[in-house]
Amino acid sequence: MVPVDPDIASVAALIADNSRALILKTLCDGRPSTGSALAAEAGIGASTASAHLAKLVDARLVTVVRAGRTRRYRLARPEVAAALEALAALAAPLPVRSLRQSTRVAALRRSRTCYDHLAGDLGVRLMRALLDRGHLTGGDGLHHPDRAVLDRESAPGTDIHYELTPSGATALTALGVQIPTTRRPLVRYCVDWTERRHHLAGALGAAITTRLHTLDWIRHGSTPRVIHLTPAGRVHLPDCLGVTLD
Amino acid sequence: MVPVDPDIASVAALIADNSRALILKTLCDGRPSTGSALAAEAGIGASTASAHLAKLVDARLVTVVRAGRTRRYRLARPEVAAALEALAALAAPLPVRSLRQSTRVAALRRSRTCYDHLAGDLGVRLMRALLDRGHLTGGDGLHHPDRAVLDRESAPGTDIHYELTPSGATALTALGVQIPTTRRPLVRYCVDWTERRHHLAGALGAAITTRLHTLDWIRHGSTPRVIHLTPAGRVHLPDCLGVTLD
DNA sequence: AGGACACTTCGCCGGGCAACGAAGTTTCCG
DNA sequence: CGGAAACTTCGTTGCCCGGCGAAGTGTCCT
Repeated sequence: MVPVDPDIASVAALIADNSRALILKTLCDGRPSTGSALAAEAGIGASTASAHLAKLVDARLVTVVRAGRTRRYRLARPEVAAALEALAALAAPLPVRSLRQSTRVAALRRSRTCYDHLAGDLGVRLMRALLDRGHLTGGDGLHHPDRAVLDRESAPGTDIHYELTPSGATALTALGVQIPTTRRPLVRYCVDWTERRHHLAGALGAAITTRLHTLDWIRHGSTPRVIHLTPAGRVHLPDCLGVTLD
Repeated sequence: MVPVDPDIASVAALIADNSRALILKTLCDGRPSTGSALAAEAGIGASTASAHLAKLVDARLVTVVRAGRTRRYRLARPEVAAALEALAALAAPLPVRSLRQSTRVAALRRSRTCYDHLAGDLGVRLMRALLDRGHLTGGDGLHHPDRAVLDRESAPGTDIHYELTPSGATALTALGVQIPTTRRPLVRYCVDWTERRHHLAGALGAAITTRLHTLDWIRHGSTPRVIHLTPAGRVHLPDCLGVTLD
């Protein structure tokens, strides 16, 4: 009758609006974005977007920093992305409507960023390559789709476990990847809706992604979250890390 | 502009309604419930509850099995509970309004079930006792509140790790706990909003909870999710497992 | 049978909220 | 110092959806 405990409903209501969901999903990219860009992305007017963003900021899901006459919006904390992923796990896949959409979906399926690391087919291939070369260990062969779904069900706090091996450390260092020493867990996994397999998350996943960007082996696409493999990346990724490509 | 990817917004919309959120939270209990009980719990009429439940079932968040003239509703899959927890992590704590509410909140704070295992103060004490007696190992002392918040942020897929020790296995077996051999992870942890500490989840957490029920050391309260410690439990829990009580 | 019970269906009412456009505010640039 | 760009504020409009009660359907109990 009256709300009790944490007020789940009102948080959910923030995500329940399609425009706000699009905004949040866009921000999952990890990169900050401006109000007008988000408005364009959601296909709504500037004033409407402003109202939405005000609500999101007010609820502490999103933060703003003012940079002159523009403002940069970001996700406030990792939990927000986690909640979005959890909801996505519940959502039934939506039928594709337009061609433009289907190409975009296809691009997302190929490779995209998930908060701050690589996901999609490319992310999964990278993970598999690291396992195959012995750069990563553990997981009990859980890279397979069926099991991936299983342990997705047991999240959060699952005891499935990957670790970076010495060979992996040297290989990545040779590539110029800064092995992080932060408090943030080094190796995590993440299961996504397109591939239903693990890909590399955590501090290491983010570090590798950053490095691939500076090497210009991958590049952000025109639409948010989409990642393109550059010709250089197409050459060097199989060479240096053993990633298989089509 | 148009929905893309999984339709997060519509799933969120299902949770965005306060009555439905109450229903889902009640079902988080783990026990099935009837339509009228859920209606009463949410403080709405039977017809309204019926409409809500129809939507939840239609969206595959909840399942029904007909048992004669009554129907038993359950959460359809663990992901639903996970999504609710993820949203709760985002929700700001709500100010308590009525006295009735505050007593119920206090009861929840003391001890409750979280999906299928013990949470609240009792759940945390149990976890601590298991650690203190060496029945559980690992976690790097992460049972402390500050760190618990930290790794909650890094969920899901965190690499924090607890394990059942041989001494724990014998002690629990002696108590009559069936050590599970299912695929489900044996030991998981779970951080909750009241205590901000770990408590024991996973197959083992569920098994222990079941056993305590059959021993009649704990009992379901009148309101959903609330657990009461029986006099027998108050005597034997400190004795057998080293749980400290006030 | 018949009556109580559990739940669903239907129609109606009312509130909340997203969307827009126009006008105001702040900041940057030439 | 203007004028443009980036957001915000405000007032309006229209729709969606939760709530109820009354009537309908199926099931169990005696």
